[in-house]
Amino acid sequence: MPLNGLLGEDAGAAPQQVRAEPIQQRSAARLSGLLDAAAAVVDEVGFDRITTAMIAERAGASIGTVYRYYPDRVAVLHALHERAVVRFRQRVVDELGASTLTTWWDAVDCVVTAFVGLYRSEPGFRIVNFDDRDGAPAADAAADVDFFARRLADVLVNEFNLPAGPELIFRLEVAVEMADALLARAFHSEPLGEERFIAECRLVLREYLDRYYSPRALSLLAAAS
Amino acid sequence: MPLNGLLGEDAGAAPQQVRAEPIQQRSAARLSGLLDAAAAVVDEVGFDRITTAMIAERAGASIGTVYRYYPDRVAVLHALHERAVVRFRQRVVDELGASTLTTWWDAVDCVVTAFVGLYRSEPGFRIVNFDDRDGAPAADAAADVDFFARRLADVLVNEFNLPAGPELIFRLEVAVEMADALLARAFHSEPLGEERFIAECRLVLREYLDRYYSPRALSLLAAAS
DNA sequence: TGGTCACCGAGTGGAATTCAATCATCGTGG
DNA sequence: CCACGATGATTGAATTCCACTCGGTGACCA
Repeated sequence: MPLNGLLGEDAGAAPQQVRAEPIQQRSAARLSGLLDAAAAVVDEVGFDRITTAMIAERAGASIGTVYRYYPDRVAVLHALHERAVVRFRQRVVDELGASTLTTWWDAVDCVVTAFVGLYRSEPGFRIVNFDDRDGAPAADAAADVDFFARRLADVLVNEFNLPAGPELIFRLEVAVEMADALLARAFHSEPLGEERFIAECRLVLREYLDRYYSPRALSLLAAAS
Repeated sequence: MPLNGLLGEDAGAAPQQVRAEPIQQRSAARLSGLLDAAAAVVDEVGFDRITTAMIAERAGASIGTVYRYYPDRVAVLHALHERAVVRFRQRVVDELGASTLTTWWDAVDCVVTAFVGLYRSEPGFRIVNFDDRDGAPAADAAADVDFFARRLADVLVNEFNLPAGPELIFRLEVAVEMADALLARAFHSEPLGEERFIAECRLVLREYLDRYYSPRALSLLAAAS
């Protein structure tokens, strides 16, 4: 049941930064086409060199069409980021469903595998590292991490009986920040990712969480209470 | 001797991205004044909303003056980044000198303290997270991390007899990436930094490195060879 | 006083964004 | 089944904003 709780309460709802809901059929294709184009451009020039003209041309649309759907350039990046996050959560759910999970560690491992897989296969996935440092409190990288940590905590509590509570959420936040950093580094220059950083990421996560949630630590905790 | 090796071989040399060496006296003040202004603006609007006009106005100069010293907008950011890195290294050296170091852990702790201290006191210090995602292979965040990891490795090898080698450097790179991420998160919204993330950062670093370099691990390593 | 050094800020060009005109699609009445 | 108006969708020239240039002017020095 909570396995796909990761998808979030608003999964499927249109992102709020789009200007106009598509009414007609073709618009939906336009919208995702624009994002596909943006993703391709992101892979080519990086997400700060991107121009609205590049996106429009790549999508076979005109400048005006971009602005019909998005209020400005960074809104497109936000939307692309959001789509990447949604696809990541979906992939985690798929991965979790496809694996036989015996301990919480298997679940954490799946998360890493999903992330790495998307880095390799999803065009423009590096957009997940996009953080708009302006006043907007929404669409904040920390909020994404926080949300994901809470959902993952639910899964680990319900499936593997980890003790629920703010400590678990906090530790998962820490774990996610570390994994983000190490995997970003792994893919910094190598398109397929430097394996040493990926492996070290898994190791670090396991060691960090094992400190509190290994069978031994848990039984000690149980004995103490 | 290697304690201030952290400063780097080119410490003191003018950054190469400055257009004209200041000849007259007042120019030096202008140059650092421009960077101070840029730092202030970075704190106000973040380093992607910054405009050359803002920098010039804040520094009491004109647009042209900015371009007299820096070839373009990102060069200013690079220079500010560079200054922050240099000050960080200087602070680490100061901190190392002022503390009584009994184990390598004390040195690592000093590094964290220096970083946190600068985040709190140095205007615009968040520029350390600035990464120019374009073709320029120099001025690369990963290169900074790599360079710093090597220097820190030298210190730990010479002062605390840690075993030299690529493993040490790699592990320090990993440690630096993790610390960067956790401290950036600590200061993401709180100007003074969320203490829980700072404390957890120290803990994580210690646990991670202890796995290989605790006295026990080292003696096991020595016995095996 | 002539020769640099510094500085200024209007001007240029390119990219972001707007908007009035045009095209496409849909629902509806004939 | 076919006009045909209403509304959605698209266009791209015009506008605005901002990085960056450059010729002119004052400041320092010898």
